[in-house]
Amino acid sequence: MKPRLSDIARNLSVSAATVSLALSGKGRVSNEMVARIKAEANRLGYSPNPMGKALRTGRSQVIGLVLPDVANPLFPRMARSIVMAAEEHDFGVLIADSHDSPAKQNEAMKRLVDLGSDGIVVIPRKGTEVGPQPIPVAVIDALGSAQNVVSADHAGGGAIAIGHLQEAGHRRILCVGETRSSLVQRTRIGGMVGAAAPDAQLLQLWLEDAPDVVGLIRDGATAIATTSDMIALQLLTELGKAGLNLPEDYSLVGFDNLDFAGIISPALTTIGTSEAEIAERAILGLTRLINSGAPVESQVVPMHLVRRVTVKQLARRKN
Amino acid sequence: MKPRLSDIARNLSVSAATVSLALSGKGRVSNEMVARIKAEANRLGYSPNPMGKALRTGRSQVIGLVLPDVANPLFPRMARSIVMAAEEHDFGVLIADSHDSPAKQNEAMKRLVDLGSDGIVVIPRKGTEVGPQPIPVAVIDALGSAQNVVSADHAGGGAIAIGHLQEAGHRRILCVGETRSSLVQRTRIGGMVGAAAPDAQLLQLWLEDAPDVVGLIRDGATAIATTSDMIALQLLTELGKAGLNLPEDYSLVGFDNLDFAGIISPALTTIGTSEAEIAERAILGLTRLINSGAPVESQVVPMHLVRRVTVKQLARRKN
DNA sequence: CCTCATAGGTAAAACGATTAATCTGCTGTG
DNA sequence: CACAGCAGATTAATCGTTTTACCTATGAGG
Repeated sequence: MKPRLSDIARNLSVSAATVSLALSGKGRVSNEMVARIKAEANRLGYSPNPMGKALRTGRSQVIGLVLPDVANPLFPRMARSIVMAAEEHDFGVLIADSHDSPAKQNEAMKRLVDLGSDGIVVIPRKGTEVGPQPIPVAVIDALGSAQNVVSADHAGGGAIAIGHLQEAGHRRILCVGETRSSLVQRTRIGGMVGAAAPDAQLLQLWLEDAPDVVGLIRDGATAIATTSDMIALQLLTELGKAGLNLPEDYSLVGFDNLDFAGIISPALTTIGTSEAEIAERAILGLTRLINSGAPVESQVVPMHLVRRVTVKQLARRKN
Repeated sequence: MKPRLSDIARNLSVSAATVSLALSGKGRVSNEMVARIKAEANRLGYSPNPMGKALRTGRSQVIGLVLPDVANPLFPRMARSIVMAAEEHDFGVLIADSHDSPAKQNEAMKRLVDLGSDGIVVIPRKGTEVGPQPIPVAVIDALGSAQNVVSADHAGGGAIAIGHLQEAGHRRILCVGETRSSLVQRTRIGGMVGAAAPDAQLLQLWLEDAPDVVGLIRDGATAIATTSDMIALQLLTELGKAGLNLPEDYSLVGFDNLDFAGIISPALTTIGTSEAEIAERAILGLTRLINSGAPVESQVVPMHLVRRVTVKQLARRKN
């Protein structure tokens, strides 16, 4: 059905080797021959059989992607960025699902290996460790792991959020995360706290403790920094029901710049990640690992403020 | 590095053929031999080289997935369901990105073919046609296409939304979609309108026309049915700013049951799809296409009401 | 005792590409 | 003229599996 290398060879009465060499530009083939071969390849719509090639070269040109935390709302954008970056480097992307079970994360990786991946990119689930693998692995956002290749600067992002609020004059700020079990969230909150001005009061809150946010705002807190737009949305709607409105009654900053952040009203100020850059570096690191085996040093990519309208400038007060 | 079939054969002083036959249970191999071979395979941690196998059998056990419309918020759940269903059938999933460009949709498919997929699942972008492909294709939600294998019952979902509102006593209902260019959205709205009670007044609205929803509610419309939770969220926050609250001042139903629907306050009543069932049928259809080549007939899977709190029962009025 | 079926196993040919090693004419040079 | 050197092409091995066709005992039946 599909044309093979040998079809081109036969049509042109040359050997298969010549065709292969000509198409890859590797051996010594005359310019004229190369032209004729390329023309014929084109005419037939030839594209190399990936299995034949993979079998011989030992490379499938496919990498695996494991995103065990399906609740992670960055999933689509991250996946997309990884696919695009992989494509730049001529790799396809196989995706695996670990059924939301941390235990099955390594099982998913095994499946990818058995399917023939040349390497794997993982964004591990909260509190999960990635075991050693028979093929190269690049881990994203595993803040402490040796296999880590690139992370977003979550602490820096937290600092940006708090810095922005403080510049607007806020001093009593609620820092709210969802669960302590997420290292990423803890790191974001850590960055927030570390950026506190000397005269500021930051209060750490976790949704899993069901804190009384409404009460705290009524008691004089003027701003909320969250570790996720999802939390921000939840608070925004809850406080709204309690008659507290944005940005008059309090200021709010989210995290991750999710799809709805710019759509809701008022539009949510948030901290954005450069998924494209993270993906690019992860893939770059992974391809290096695949090709040379040399370990790559882990990198941190900065986050940035997405300034919209949920942060209000407070009237300047005298010291 | 990794053990091969021939390693097992050598260790046991049998031929590679015997090992292959024993592991696949195909030829005539004595029970004892089978046991010994399986034991040795286990001991070595053998798993067959996918390229060798694929080259010989002509099947890579990989299918491609194309989700060109990255804006589609169902992306993560759909992808996940497809991967799980594929896994059931022993297939891996390669994903492709068409850079949000309809023109590149077919280019993405070509890439998947060149990577060696045995078949492709596509959820096409609004208003896009899937061209003929050299390998089997199963299209999801291409309402009119011949290659369509399964669709959600968008019209039925629309009918459910309106039915639910009407049961709660609503008669003046706004049906709001985002853009007319989406066939799915048009179909949902169509289903809504078709389900209108004789004494009901349904008004079709498109966000691309920037309609005055606040005004219409003030003028007496009591409910809004949207074609997406995203639209519902946008309206919810906008009307909230205008002092219109849920569910006292109006009722609202979304579509798709996105992640945030249950998190916001008040929790959004919406129409949910059974992604798992759609995925299962798509994969089933595709595997049949791959194995037998026999065309499969297209199926429709129902949607369902996710009852939360944004729809209020109106006081019963006399006729 | 000869024939023959059968169980259990093996040899060898694919699948489609890559690539090291080799072959074949030339041309230019001493 | 002989030969080194080289460009341009080819031969053949190889990657790991599957599978068809064939081989060889062994035991049964006549």
